[in-house]
Amino acid sequence: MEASAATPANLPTSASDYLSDLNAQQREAVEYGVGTPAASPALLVIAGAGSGKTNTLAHRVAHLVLNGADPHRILLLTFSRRAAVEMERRVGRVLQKVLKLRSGVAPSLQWAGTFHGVGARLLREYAGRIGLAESFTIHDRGDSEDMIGIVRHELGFSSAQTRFPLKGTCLAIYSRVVNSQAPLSHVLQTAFPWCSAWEAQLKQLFDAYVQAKQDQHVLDYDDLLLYWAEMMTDPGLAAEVGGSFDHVLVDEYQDTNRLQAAILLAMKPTGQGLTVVGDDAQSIYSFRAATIRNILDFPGQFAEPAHVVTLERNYRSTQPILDASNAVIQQSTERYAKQLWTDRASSQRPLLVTVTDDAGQARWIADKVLENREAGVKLTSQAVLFRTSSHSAMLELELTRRNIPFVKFGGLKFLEASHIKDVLSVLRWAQNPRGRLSGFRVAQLIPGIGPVSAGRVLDAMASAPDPLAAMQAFQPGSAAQEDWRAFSQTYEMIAGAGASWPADLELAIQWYTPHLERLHEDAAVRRGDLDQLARIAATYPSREKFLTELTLDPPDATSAESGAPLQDEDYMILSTIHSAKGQEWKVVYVLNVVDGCIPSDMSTGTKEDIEEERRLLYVAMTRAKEQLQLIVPQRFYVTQQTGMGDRHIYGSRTRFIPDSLLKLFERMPKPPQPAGLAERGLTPEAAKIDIASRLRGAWK
DNA sequence: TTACGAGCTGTTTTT
DNA sequence: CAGCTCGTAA
Repeated sequence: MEASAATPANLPTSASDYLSDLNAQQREAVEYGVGTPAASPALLVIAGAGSGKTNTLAHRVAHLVLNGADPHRILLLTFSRRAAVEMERRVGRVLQKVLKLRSGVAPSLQWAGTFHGVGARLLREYAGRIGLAESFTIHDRGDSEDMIGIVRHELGFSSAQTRFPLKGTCLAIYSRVVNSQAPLSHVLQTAFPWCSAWEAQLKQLFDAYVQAKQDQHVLDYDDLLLYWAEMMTDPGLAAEVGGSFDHVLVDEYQDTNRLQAAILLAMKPTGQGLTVVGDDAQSIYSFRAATIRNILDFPGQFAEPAHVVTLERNYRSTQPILDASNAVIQQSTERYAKQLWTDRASSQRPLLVTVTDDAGQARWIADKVLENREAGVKLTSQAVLFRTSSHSAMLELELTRRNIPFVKFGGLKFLEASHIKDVLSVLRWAQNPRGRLSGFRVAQLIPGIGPVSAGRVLDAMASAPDPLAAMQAFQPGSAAQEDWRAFSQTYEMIAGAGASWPADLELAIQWYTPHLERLHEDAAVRRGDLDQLARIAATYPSREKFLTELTLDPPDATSAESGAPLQDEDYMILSTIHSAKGQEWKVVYVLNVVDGCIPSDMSTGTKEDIEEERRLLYVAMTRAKEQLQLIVPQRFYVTQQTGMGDRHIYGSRTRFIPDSLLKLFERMPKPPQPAGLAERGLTPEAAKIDIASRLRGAWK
């Protein structure tokens, strides 16, 4: 490994040249504890929006490596897969620069990824020792919902009269219990009060759900953390796993939950070697049980309290944008006090734009986007952010009408389309013959096979020593026999030893194509998605890797809806605020800055909910580098109404921008001047002429 | 047992 | 609109 050549002795005399671009606080965060012989407590970096957080963390990792740390023994946990890739790239760049290496030979990190991704990898490695089948498959949210839906039905909770919580809600409750490590009753009271009557039944449901997952060798997202955390309660394993990493660094720590904190604490009980970075003001994932307490309470978790470094200098936005953002977040109650500042002066205050309605909002943005582009701001440097995916519907229409290309992040995913799920289910079933869910789905694609027959095959396969033989021996109704034979042949080829990757997928698609044409009107479009899937598949080395990584890192922009802009084409970004985390654009437009949207009227319950919505607005505002426009429609249509309904509500500006903050914004259109005459130096008397009598006089 | 149509109801954000 | 349940016909 190249890193062994990187002992401090080999460094140029100006060894820390690469640190000279950093400011004092960043440098403190990078150098803390490095090269000191004594053990040092954990490090907490409070990094304000745009304060060079990623850069600082990347430099710290590089600095560790340059001072002798083994990159194989560094664990870097990020929030998203995308962030992990970006971080690796930056670390590599610093190392290359310092070591003057040609590209591609810099030491690379072996353990960089999300909690879930790293969990999956560790669990596969340790599967044998914790009683887990090595071939386990991972369910994404849709799969997990379907599974809990089946269990829900089997337990008789699904009749229309009882109005038991829907499968999605059931899973959300379960997930929350797991991730928050809180009792069910507490979760119901605080987060799902309308379901609290069902506590006993839910308990029963979750018990059966856990059983089903274990029977079928399936893990859901939460299990990846839960099994990891459980594994760490064994002192021997904890020492082994924790001991295999000298340094553990966590990004976006404000969006971790109790379970993740427990894992970290078990990995590094003394805090030695542990670095967490985050911004309490940007904690926006409490619906995933993330708790701001993790970061607020972090310093006190260890015998020796963590060292805290705060980054307040902002390199992203102009001062007027920061002034407005700071003012919004300052109304918040509990936080690490910090005040972002920059030397990027500007005379342009953020815009607060009032428009009549949704359509006016869409027109305004389309106009401004084109205006900005004329002025030299590329479309890719402009983004539209919104609270809820559906808020952008009207805008999408307008952009399409005007031929402005865009890509949308968040909202409906590629993987959620039924035809994609169908094909993936074939592969999953081949991968894990005991996974009933995929089998249940695939079998029913065959005409003449419904839930009952599908159940029978699966039972037969589950109890047989050779599942494949059981499948081939199965006799469905006469209508389905032919198709069934064709399918089991395909299945044999995919599951069999002779199969190779990605030829497996081609086989599955080949088998599926006639069904696709039978089931869907728009088969041609969907066929295109399958080709896309095949292209993605070709980049993975094996079926197992493909299936695992695809569920942990789904492609995040939909191609179908947005017409797949080519790579080099200029296109603008539409994104939910949640998906916009960590990103920045020259120009940012925020939709529906109205009470009912931000804060969403779904979450006006507790004070904490409102605080989170405030942070959401703060995150949206701090994405802007040069120009920020908040749009306030005076009325907007209620979504999810039947037919061509005209239901709308009159919105008022969000409560997070009270009158006292208006001076920080430029208002469009200019607010009416009630004292217009006086301002022009006229008195009402001087302006007054008796038109009425003149008009009467004209007819005299 | 499967297939299909009528009728009802529904909290947003994502690994 | 979409997802779910239930009733009816083959």
